[in-house]
Amino acid sequence: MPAPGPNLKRATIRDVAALAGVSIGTASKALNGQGKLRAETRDRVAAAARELGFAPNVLARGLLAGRTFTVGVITTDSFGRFSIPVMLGAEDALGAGQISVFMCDTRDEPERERQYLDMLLSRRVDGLIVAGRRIEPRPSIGLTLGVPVVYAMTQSMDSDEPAILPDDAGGGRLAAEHLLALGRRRFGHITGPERFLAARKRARGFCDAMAGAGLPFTANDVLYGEWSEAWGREAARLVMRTTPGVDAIFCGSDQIARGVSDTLRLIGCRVPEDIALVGFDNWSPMVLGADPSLTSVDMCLEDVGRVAAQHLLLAISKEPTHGVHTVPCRLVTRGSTSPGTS
Amino acid sequence: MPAPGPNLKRATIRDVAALAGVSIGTASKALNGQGKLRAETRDRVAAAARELGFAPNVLARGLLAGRTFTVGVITTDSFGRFSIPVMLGAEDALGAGQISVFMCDTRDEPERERQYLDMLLSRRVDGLIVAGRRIEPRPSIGLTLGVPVVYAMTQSMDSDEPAILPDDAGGGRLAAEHLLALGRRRFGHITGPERFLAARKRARGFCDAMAGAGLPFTANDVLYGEWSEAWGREAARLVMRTTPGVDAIFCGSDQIARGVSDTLRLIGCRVPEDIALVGFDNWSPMVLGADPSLTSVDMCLEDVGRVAAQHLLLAISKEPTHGVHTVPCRLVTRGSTSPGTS
DNA sequence: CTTACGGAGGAAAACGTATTCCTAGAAAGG
DNA sequence: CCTTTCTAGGAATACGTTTTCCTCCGTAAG
Repeated sequence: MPAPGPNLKRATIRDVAALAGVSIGTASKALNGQGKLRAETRDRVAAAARELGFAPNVLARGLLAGRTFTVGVITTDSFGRFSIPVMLGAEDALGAGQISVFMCDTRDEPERERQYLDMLLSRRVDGLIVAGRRIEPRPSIGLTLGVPVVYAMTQSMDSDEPAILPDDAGGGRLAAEHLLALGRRRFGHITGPERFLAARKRARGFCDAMAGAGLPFTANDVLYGEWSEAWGREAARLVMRTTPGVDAIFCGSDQIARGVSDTLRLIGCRVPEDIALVGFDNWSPMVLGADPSLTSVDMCLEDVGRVAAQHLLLAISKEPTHGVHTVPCRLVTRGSTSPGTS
Repeated sequence: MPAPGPNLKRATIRDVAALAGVSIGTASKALNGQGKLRAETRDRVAAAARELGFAPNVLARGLLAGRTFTVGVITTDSFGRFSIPVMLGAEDALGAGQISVFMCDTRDEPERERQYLDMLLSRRVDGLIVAGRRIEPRPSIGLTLGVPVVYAMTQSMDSDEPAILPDDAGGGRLAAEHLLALGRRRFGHITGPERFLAARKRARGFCDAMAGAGLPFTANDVLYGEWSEAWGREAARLVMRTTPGVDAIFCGSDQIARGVSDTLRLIGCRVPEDIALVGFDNWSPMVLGADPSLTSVDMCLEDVGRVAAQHLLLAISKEPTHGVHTVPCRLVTRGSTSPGTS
């Protein structure tokens, strides 16, 4: 592994050229496969580069090319549960194109957002991904930045800027179809606060599927509350009281499902024999820690990030997209709906 | 908010100079408060810059300065529970110095690590933070990179490169002291696999404090197992069987504590009245979701990141540090040891 | 009136790379 | 032998800054 000494400056193309006995321009051409050069010369330059451990200075290259091969990801989620997979997916798709990522966490403070935005612009990022922890529309980060922007797990209220969202309604539908396929017929749906768009969408998808199957579960039967285990514990008792014969409960989050699971065990109700349970998020520590482990809807957030990155790459190459695009969810089956599984 | 049109190139200092009717050099001096200039000229340049929404191109500046005001953070943790706070803290400390962060997730694959390392080096980062998900020593990322490196939440086996670690032993001691102060006298300690250095350190701290208080809890009494809720559930039964009169259990992670809590409730044991419970990690969704909520040791990972950043800044300014530095933990008291709290 | 000095700002170099244009030499054709 | 045509590689420019050095002008001192 060729490497510069600890205190030596890194080799530049000038050093390579000197060692190979050619001019700077020739060295550049040799390394990039451009121009007309003898094969022998190309090899000589390549050898010199290898010997010196030369790697081109991306800054200098960017200065010339007018772009930096860099994008910024701004999240309001404190790198939390939702942003992380999105960023991972985005980084994955961008990294393949040799693009690096500046990650910025605004902690949901507008002042920090402005500050990070300035920083990214003065670093001349080629594009921007704005990620959120809720899918609710947010104020646009700026319509005239001179840089393409894609929203992921959130959307802009001010325009038709491109946004990538998980298909929450589809997720609700998936849960419903799975429970129906198991032969369940009497349902409960416990979820987060009604003001959350995601909660409403999941509920709508669930209700639509029910209606499609000719079952009487309607929007009025949805129990809106909090995104917490405590609410899950409380709501489970409520469901057991108000819905005799209930044999399946769909929860708007894994945490709620954990709470429900707790209560059911305490009151001697078996999962999944008596009641099948489906969560949402497929959040490993939650679903695997539960007993039995939780069947859950996965939003495929990495895909959301990957798709957002693809749209951004398109926009960077002057083929911008517009409006909302959704990414399908998938259902992961575990013990809480299928006795066979762990 | 001054901004360039959507398709306009961003303003350069050349534009600013032209608008202000001065030379490029003068404009630069005016904006940076250098040289001898009339106040009126300074103002004129500042006004022009404001009007054009000028922000200096950090790349160009960096090219000249020989540094990029950029550092790389490489993690093996898939941006997981441990790395995230560390990175947040690091970003915090570095952002104040106008330094931006490239975050890279190796997914624990050596090949990816090499690839990211090459990328960061060709981007000429000023320094590198290597973060891990375990504190175990790992192979050095490279001793002759020509760039300062600091390890956070991990350490290098090949040298005395600086490393910042949480004080796991101190955390174990904190837990012990808290339980002793509550008057508890008969203890259990359930933790992860013995091969984990962190598990052994926490246990050692706990045992030392016990010995200091003259209690007979020794290294032999530690129950090593898995970092899972399932192990917590299992081990709790074991402790109840083998340690009659036990009135306090210290767990090596919050997940284990959740499992213990579950079992205790099922067998009709009250927390904290009969048994006080202390977890480790202070991981919000776990400690707050539990019933009662969990007292837990917080490793202050953001501080670990912050301190790592400070050491890196020192190294960048040619005052490198060496060896392992620890950051103290803190205990957060909640319902599982104190009936008053929720 | 001449010289020295100080203030204000301009000119130019430098950072590392890619690219465009140009030149020198060789080969080929007349 | 002279001219044309390639070919291989060199020279120069540009990218956007910062900084060093230099020049010009006005004023004060001798």
